[in-house]
Amino acid sequence: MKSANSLLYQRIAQNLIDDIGKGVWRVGDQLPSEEQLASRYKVSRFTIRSALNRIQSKGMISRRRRLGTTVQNERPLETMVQEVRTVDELFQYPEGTRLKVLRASNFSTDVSVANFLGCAVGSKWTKIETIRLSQNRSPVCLTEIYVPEAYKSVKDHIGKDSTPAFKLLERHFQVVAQEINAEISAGNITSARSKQLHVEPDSASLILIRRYRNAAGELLEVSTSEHPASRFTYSFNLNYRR
Amino acid sequence: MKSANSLLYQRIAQNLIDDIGKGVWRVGDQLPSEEQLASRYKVSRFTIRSALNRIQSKGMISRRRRLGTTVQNERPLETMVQEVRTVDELFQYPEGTRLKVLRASNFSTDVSVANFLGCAVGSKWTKIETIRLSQNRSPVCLTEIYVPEAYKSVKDHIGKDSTPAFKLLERHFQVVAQEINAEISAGNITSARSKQLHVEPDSASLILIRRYRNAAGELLEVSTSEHPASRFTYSFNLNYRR
DNA sequence: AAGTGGTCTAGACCACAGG
DNA sequence: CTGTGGTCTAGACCACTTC
Repeated sequence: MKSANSLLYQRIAQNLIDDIGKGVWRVGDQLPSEEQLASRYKVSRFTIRSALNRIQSKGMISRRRRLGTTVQNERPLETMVQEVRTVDELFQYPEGTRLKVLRASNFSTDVSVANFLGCAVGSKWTKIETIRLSQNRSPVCLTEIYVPEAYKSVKDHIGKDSTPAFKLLERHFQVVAQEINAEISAGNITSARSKQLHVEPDSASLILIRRYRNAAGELLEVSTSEHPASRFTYSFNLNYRR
Repeated sequence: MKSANSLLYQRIAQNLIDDIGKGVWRVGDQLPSEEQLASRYKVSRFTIRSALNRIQSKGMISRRRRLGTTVQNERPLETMVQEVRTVDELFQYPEGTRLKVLRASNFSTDVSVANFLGCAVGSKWTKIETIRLSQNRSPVCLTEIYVPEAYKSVKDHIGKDSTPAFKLLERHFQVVAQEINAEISAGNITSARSKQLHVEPDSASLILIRRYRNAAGELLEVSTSEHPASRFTYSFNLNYRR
């Protein structure tokens, strides 16, 4: 193996990456077995596996028993990663703010609501209308929480502490949120809502929609939050993995 | 070791995780060396290392030569991850849209601008004003791109194709963007800008600010984009790693 | 049945960071 | 110098999946 200095498995990994880039193996091709690579490079299978781990972590190969190692991409995937270590970081509401339940109601989804929620038409849901208040009792945002009617009773737990509603679902029902989808858009606050938020009617707002799904992809909760433009900015960081 | 069925290193990892949770080892404590753990569990050091890898991937321990293995957290870090596989996913502008340069100007940062950009007061920057147009030439958003004056000439490359400005910086100057910070807020479109965007003055808008930094944390570019509320929604997914 | 990757053993030497 | 984790060897058996 060429130049010394670096580590064996790193050099072998780079060598294989280069080969894939040069088209020695193309996407869909199968790499030689670990045993064959070991004898080809005159190293142990352990070292080959370390090299393949490295290549796999770059998204270039997949490995399956019996099927072998298959090329997935010609070049390392350039992935940007946002890591959110705590739920608070995702929600970004300062400590001390509280959610207060205003109203709860049941309904059957019609076409437009089903489309908005991303669920089947005619399923039974509960809508929980809430307002988030800061420590000095001034309104931060209006939040509507939609849950399947089976989870209706979460409303009695909301506002007791700062636990997000989907965590309450996990605690009180046997469900686990696996994926969250967020949509951010701008809008204008309706007259009725502007009074609750203490702003001018029709003033600009930032709207966050969050959809929570379990591992099977089933909807657990949808929430919409409307913030007066001046009171909220959503911020996040992304890092390149190179 | 308790119940069979699962794999050796997984059971050992779970055992150690439980011990840490029970307070057998506390945050800051040093775990026994790999050698000691191997003899304690009567397995090879390889198996112990597999178990420790697993625990490390959960953010519970750090490992350093000579210093040993140190407990970092009492419980597995519940991390949410957003992966953006391509730059396009981050920008989310449909294909066919183009950036058109309107104007470029140099300036020295005063206090307020330096604060907004997140750079030193008095440094020299270039502001490139652009508009993004859809295929049918209707305006999508107004984008202002700020770069250190040394990179001023990027303006001649913007709009030639759909490459984002920070990628152009990487191509034409010896810099690499490592981290992107994004801020999303709502606002109102000023009268002058509303004409360019073909909307009513003072109507609601979604504003995206992106800051690009190299590995040393130095600012490479800051861009602000203002979108009429009806024309843009920012959407992303987060997944739990359990 | 056969061949692949996944797990595991029992060693060895090296690189790094304290004392 | 010493002890730690990091790398590496040369084997072995197992689990899975396709034939």
